[in-house]
Amino acid sequence: MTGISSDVIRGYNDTIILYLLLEEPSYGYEISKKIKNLSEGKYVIKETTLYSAFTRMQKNGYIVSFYGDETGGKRRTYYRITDSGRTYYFEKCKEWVLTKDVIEKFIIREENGNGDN
Amino acid sequence: MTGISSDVIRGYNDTIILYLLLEEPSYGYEISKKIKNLSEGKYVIKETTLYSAFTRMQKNGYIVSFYGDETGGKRRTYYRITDSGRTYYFEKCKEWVLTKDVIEKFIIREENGNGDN
DNA sequence: CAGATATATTACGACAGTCGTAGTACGACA
DNA sequence: TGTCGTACTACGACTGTCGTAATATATCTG
Repeated sequence: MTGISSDVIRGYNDTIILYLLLEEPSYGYEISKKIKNLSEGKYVIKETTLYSAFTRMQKNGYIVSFYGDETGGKRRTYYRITDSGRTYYFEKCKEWVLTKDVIEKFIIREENGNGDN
Repeated sequence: MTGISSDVIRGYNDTIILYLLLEEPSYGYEISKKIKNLSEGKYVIKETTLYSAFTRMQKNGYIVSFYGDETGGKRRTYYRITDSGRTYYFEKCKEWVLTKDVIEKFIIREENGNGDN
C-alpha cells in the first residue's frame, strides 16, 4: 500500500496546521477535516499528533488559544496564528524548497511509467 | 540559518543511503562524503544517524555487509544493496512524489520569479 | 618521536514527535 | 437507551536522530 509515510510529514505537521490558520482561527476537529479534504484523503493526521502540535506551538508562541462561544456541545478550543507563527510558517516554506531539492537529488523518477503492482 | 531540517529528512535517510548503494557497494565514511557533496554541502548526515541506519536496514534485509580487503587503515564495513532494498528504494521514490504533492498543498510559494520549470 | 589530522566505526543515553489506546463530554437521532 | 458524530485530553510506548565520547590506524608536521 502506498500511502504517505508520516515520518516524512513529521517535520511539516506544524507547517500544515499553521497554513490552515493563516486566514482564520480554527479548532482541532475542523483542522483535521481540512487536512483530510485538502490532501484528498491522502493524509489523515492522528488526533494525538494534532493536539500535541497545538500544545507545542502554543508553547513556542506560534498560536494562541481561546474558547468559542458555542453554547451546546463540547466546548471548542480555537487557535489563532500569531505574527511569530506567520514568520515561522513562511520560513518553513522557504526551507521546504531547499529540502525538497536536496531530497530529489537522491530520488529516481521513473519516466517510463511502469506502474505495475 | 536556512539549513534543511533533519526532521524532514528523517523519513528519507534510508532512501538517500540506498540511492548511493544502487550502483556499487560503499561504506559509511564514503557515503557521508557523497551525501555532503551531492547535496552541495546542504545536508551533512550525522555519523550516528548513518550507522544506525545501516544497522536498521541490514536488519530489514535492505542491505548486507561485508569486509573490504584493504590491508592498512581501519577495517571498513562495506554495504551492498539487496533486491529487497532496491524494491524498497523505488517504492520510497514513488511515495516521495505523493508526499511532496500533499505537502505542497500547504506551502505557499512566493513566486516573484517566472513559472518556468 | 609526539601530536595533530583524516579516516572509519561503535556505544550509550537523551530527546522529540508520533502513535495506539482509552477515556471524558455533549447533542442528535432512532 | 444506545450509538454515532463531534471535540478534546491523558499516558505510555516506540522510533529515529543527535550529542558525546571512545577506539583504531595511517599520514603528515615539526
